[in-house]
Amino acid sequence: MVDAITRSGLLGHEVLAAVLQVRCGSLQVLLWQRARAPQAGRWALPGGRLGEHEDVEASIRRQLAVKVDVRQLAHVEQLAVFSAPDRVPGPRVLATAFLGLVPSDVDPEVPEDTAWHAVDALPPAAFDHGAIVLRARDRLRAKLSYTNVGFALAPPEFTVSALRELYSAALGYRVSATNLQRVLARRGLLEPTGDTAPPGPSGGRPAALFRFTRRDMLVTDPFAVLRPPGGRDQR
Amino acid sequence: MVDAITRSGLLGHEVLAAVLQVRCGSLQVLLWQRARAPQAGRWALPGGRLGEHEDVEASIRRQLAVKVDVRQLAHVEQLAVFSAPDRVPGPRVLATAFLGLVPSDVDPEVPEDTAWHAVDALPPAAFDHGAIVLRARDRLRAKLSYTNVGFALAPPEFTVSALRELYSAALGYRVSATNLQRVLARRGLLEPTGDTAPPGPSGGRPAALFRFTRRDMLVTDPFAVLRPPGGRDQR
DNA sequence: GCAAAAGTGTTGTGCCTACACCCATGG
DNA sequence: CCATGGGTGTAGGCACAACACTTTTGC
Repeated sequence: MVDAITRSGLLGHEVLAAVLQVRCGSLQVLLWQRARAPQAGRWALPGGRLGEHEDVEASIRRQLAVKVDVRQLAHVEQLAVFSAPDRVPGPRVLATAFLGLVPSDVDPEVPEDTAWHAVDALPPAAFDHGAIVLRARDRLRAKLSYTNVGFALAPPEFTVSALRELYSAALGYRVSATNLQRVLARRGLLEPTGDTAPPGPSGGRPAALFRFTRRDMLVTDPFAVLRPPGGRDQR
Repeated sequence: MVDAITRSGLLGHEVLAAVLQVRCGSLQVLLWQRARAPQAGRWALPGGRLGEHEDVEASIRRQLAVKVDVRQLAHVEQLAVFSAPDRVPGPRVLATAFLGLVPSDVDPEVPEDTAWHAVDALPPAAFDHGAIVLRARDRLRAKLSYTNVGFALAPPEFTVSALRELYSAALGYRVSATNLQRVLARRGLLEPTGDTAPPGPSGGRPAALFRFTRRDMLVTDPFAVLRPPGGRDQR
């Protein structure tokens, strides 16, 4: 029977997501610990089988909502299909991997076996899930530069220093608040709310609050080079 | 029986490729015309069912070699999974879509029903294949700017003007030979072979021949902005 | 007044485009 | 020697990083 199915060319298909969030000053990913073989004890990405009447993105959104209570995904995007014939033991299963981003102000109520882990200090990962997390991290880092994905890491309103912390954690290096503000302002991505945040206990000037002008993904720096000639408003 | 399979969670999976090449001064894609229903007469991407013991990239390479004689792919990369439940009539089939690039000096012997079409004047496309072609085109255009993918469109040796034609066709706008050469040279992607190409019948200075220093994909302009501080050799 | 934090002004640099100019060949 | 196409020199602009400086608060 298994052979009949294999020969029929039909395959299992699962969807998996590397859900990233900046928590406690570091970029973290949501993983659950496998209780049973295979790979008991190892940490895996949330996800599951693709349902009959949904496409892959709908599926991963549904499963994240149901299984780990993640409903506040500010951004979801496909990473790649992982298809090595032996990527999981037993009957073959392909996986469509996603990057999911959660704003830093929400804290989903995750199940017992589920926890956040810093992407730069991953615990032993199940199957090919470690590679998926790294792909997700690299994709996020790249897109922080040439798109407005930052909105998906940030709360609705924030100070520039708070945003700086988010970018620094995600990129893995110190970002200057001054220049961050200027880059985003130059691109028209930031707008002041008019309010200010109260200063800390040690004083200091109150910080202005900002929000992103758009909360959908947008490529803001389309071509690094080889721009079209006479590049007036063509970008 | 069909229902039993459906409920089992098993799915058909195919691989499809938008094979792009610059031909006659325009960016073209390889398509075959469907003879039979569904969608008879419409043009489809080459590809087919994923085999048992191969991953998706091996599969698309194999199928392109066997079915349309494309063996000279200088670059292959995944685009995305297309998974709308009704993307094809009948039992559900997911598709992993690829971008494939063929250097302009090769001309595969394609079958009778297969032909090259300008990506900017596509004939009626089958299923969701039109969208896949556009994704492939956009991906190529983006990567021409910040990677060295140009090598995959170019023959082993070429003049700067020939390369300019290729970039212009792929990008859809006139690229300056002067600046193209400088950008690629600055990045260390181009090296002179030492030879020159004979001038045309109307004379002119003989053009120096160049080759790409590497023929594997390489990101040459990693972050457009938000560079790490003290950006000496960190890129 | 002083420390702390936010925000602005300014300078310098490197990458890129555009364009002028020089070079090598065929007729 | 002139037309044709290839290659180089140079000037200007823009985006960015870095850092000095000003502003606004708490104590």
